[in-house]
Amino acid sequence: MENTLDLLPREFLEDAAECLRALGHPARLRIVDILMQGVFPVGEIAEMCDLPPHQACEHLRLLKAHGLLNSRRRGRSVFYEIADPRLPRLIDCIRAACNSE
Amino acid sequence: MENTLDLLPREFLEDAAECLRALGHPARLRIVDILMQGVFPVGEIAEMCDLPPHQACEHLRLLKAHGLLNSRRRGRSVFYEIADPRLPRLIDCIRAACNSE
DNA sequence: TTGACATATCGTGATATCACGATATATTTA
DNA sequence: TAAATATATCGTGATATCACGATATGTCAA
Repeated sequence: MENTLDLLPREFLEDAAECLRALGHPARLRIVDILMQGVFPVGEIAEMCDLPPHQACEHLRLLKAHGLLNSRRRGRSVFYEIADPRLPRLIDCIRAACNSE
Repeated sequence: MENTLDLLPREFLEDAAECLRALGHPARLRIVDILMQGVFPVGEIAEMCDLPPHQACEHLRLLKAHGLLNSRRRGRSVFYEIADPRLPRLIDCIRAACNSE
């Protein structure tokens, strides 16, 4: 049985899987959902996620460590924003799945 | 600061996160990639994933347990297929990300 | 410089995931 | 029925993730 399938390259699958795992947490999906709609400081993100600030912080750090977010400090606040160009497409896809439920 | 954002419902985020986590493994992404292109028995899937059959089996079971796949036996073989309608859209999105790299 | 505020890190125990070898089940063929 | 084939499950140690409280860092205002 020959293999005529058009398969994604292995290395790419590893990247993609890592990205999906980083997003595989409700709080982190919420964060990305929020940052799709603007740039916000940790405190506001934490509030919108209904999380203590230090937990929002950890999720933000993880997403940033995976290259999905960037941050910049302004005064005492640190603002986070979407960094990975794959995210908008992915979140749109997820929103579409939500709307078709 | 009022919250005028259009956020996805919490319960949906939990579903989506669970789905993403199930997909957050290179072998499981490979499996879904394969099943997007046909219906195959465990043995062939294992070969294409370069995994021992019993490991492919476990990944298939996990995906099925999350409702992402279905299976049906025919003779000694068990054929798996895509069950969740969100998968094609998601995989297309991932393929698009790959092609734009 | 002190205190307050905003964010970040650390240490921890609890739980989940992982890969692997061993074993079990189901189905067909001899 | 016995053996072979194809899948599935179990037990395990190793590693990762999680939530939480405690503590640390960076910045501004008094």
